[in-house]
Amino acid sequence: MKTQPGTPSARQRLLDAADELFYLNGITNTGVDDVLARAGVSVATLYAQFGNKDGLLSASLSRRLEIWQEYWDEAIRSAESDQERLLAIFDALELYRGRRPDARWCAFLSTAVEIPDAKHAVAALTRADTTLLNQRLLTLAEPLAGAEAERLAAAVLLIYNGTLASFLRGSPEDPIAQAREIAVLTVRTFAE
Amino acid sequence: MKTQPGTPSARQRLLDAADELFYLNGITNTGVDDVLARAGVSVATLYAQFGNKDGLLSASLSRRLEIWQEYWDEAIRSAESDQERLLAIFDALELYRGRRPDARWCAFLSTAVEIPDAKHAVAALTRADTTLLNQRLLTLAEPLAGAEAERLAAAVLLIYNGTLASFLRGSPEDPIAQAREIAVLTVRTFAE
DNA sequence: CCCTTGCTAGAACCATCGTTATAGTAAAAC
DNA sequence: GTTTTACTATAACGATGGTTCTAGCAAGGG
Repeated sequence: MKTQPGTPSARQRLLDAADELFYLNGITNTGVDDVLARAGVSVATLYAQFGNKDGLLSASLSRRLEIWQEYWDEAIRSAESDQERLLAIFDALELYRGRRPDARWCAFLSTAVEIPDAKHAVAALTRADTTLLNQRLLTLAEPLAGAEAERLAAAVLLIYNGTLASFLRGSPEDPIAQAREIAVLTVRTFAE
Repeated sequence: MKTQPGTPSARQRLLDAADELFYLNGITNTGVDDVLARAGVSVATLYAQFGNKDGLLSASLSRRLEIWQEYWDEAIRSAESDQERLLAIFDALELYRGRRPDARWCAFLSTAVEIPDAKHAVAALTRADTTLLNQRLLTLAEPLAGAEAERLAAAVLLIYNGTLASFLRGSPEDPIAQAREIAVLTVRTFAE
């Protein structure tokens, strides 16, 4: 086994490379060879680890999902009021942007465009992203909106989606700050 | 010239087919052959009319841009107050959805994902969509928000993008109605 | 020492896809 | 009646891309 302490395993490097290329240049747009070149890994290893390109994509999205959950939870923990906790998803975005300023955003949105087939294995993961986020929002909205928590959560989710889409379109403004402003307004009308 | 009164020209049929396939299944996902089959047109005609696949895509997006401008203007004309005029883009969405319920939405958002290269001829069109929309919003926001018109217009644009992204993700709720609610709240705080 | 594990290198295969080329048809224009 | 115009049908070319195959190396475990 090549356990050189400095370099991560081939599997890790493949996932990292896929992460950067798939959601920067598009999934169908980046060839398997591109991923291999960036990861510095041979073809055989990729197919041994992931079966095929779809397998790599699935694994990459699964990892993204976990990473985002960590970002969310971290942001929620740092917040100090009910309202701040509900709006923590925007802090999570900010956090992520700070660490990866080159990101073109959101992997799951891109995937939804490129893999329209609902039966595709990957489609379930893009839905899972929305579902998991929605669950968190629902819990956090309850102390603020009570019986109307569902509506409030849905509204925040829409604003969140707007942020992602604005990034994707290359909005010149700062969508996160804008979204936060709008979200605050929305929350207030529910809280009253 | 084959000017059979019933059937539209081959060029029209190609544009229609491209419209339906590109933004339903993805651009790179739909082959030239798929477009040809759907349009009932031969290969030579496509290349005579549009040069290549990119040409067809460009023409298709240009037409979309014009069509959406008409939808916007129609909705704006039907509105009867300053606020209603600003929110008319959501009526335009509703109008469009009524006529094309199968749409997976938004051509320009999809294109932004699939053609990340900013120098690509098509990238200018996706930016044009945002620009044109923003200009309209800015004009309509002024009687409501005065000096803060720019911020209000940006906010409405973000909510609009959120609607499109929610559709793309297959939101179970009705994003248009939600977006309208949120937009009303936002407008009110500016109008006060 | 051998065997397994985790990899690499490089070539080859096959399908798909954008594009071009050849040849031909039906109807409008003149 | 000849020439354009607006097409069609079919085949082929060239490149790319996902996938598979063969062969081999280096290191740790038993």
